[in-house]
Amino acid sequence: MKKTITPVGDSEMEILHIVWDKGEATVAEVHEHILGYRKVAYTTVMTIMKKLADKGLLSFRKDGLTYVYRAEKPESEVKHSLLRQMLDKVFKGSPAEMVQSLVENEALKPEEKAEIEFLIQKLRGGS
Amino acid sequence: MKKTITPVGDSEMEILHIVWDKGEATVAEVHEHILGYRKVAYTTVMTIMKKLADKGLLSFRKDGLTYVYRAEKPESEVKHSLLRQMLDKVFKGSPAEMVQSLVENEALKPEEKAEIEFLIQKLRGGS
DNA sequence: TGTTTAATACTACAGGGGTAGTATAAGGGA
DNA sequence: TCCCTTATACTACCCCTGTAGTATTAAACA
Repeated sequence: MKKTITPVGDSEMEILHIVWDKGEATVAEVHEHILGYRKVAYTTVMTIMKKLADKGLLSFRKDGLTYVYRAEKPESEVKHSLLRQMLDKVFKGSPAEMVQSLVENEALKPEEKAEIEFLIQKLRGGS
Repeated sequence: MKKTITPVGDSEMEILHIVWDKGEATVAEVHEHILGYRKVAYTTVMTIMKKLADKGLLSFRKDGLTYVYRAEKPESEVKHSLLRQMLDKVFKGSPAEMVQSLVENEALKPEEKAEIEFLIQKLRGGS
């Protein structure tokens, strides 16, 4: 199986977030960043970043010896692709059911509620 | 790694949906159902259902030779757990960002819009 | 120019999910 | 009773992700 366009593991996602935030990043920078909150080997980070490049999610340029990575696909596109897969797999493609699961089970902060409400109002206007 | 409570693969999810819908189901029933739209071996279905039972997502009783499976955890709980993981992993725990990705990229049907809007209004009232 | 250092390349392995073949056990019927 | 059918048990294998050790290359410095 595994026909999904972009199956992204947890550690891969973690690294994607870091590269998205930094714009560009070397393995050393990503490694250092992750060491801030958990232990991981330098080569582990390197392996994952290479795999992400193989998948087309990261690209790189050489700066002397060092590979400098950057995101190859827009953050929003990757995130939505994953959301979409989740929507199909878990909620059989029903966005309403997903939102329902969200609002009924998450303890949303007032500002989050406000933001979501705003998004929905915009949606209504655009329909 | 893999500390997540409920990592559920695609085929596992597929089978969970079938069992949720049927209430109770034997391997044969699930197998037959899946054969309706794709080819899969009987023993494959059996293996997956056994693993789901090992994980505590399904339970079973014996009826003669046959194992009759049923869901051990509420559907809503499993679904929300997966939504939650996705929210954390992809959207760094921001529900608003997730909803934004949803409404900006999905072509929502009018009735879905209406349903979501209703959910949000209820949410506002309850805050 | 020889040695240290920084970076990548290569290789390996465990665990999980998906898939399925073969072995075995238990009813049921002739 | 013996064989056929049905259901499970056991085993195996591939691929992917996560993790990391070892080998190699190249730059930089003394």
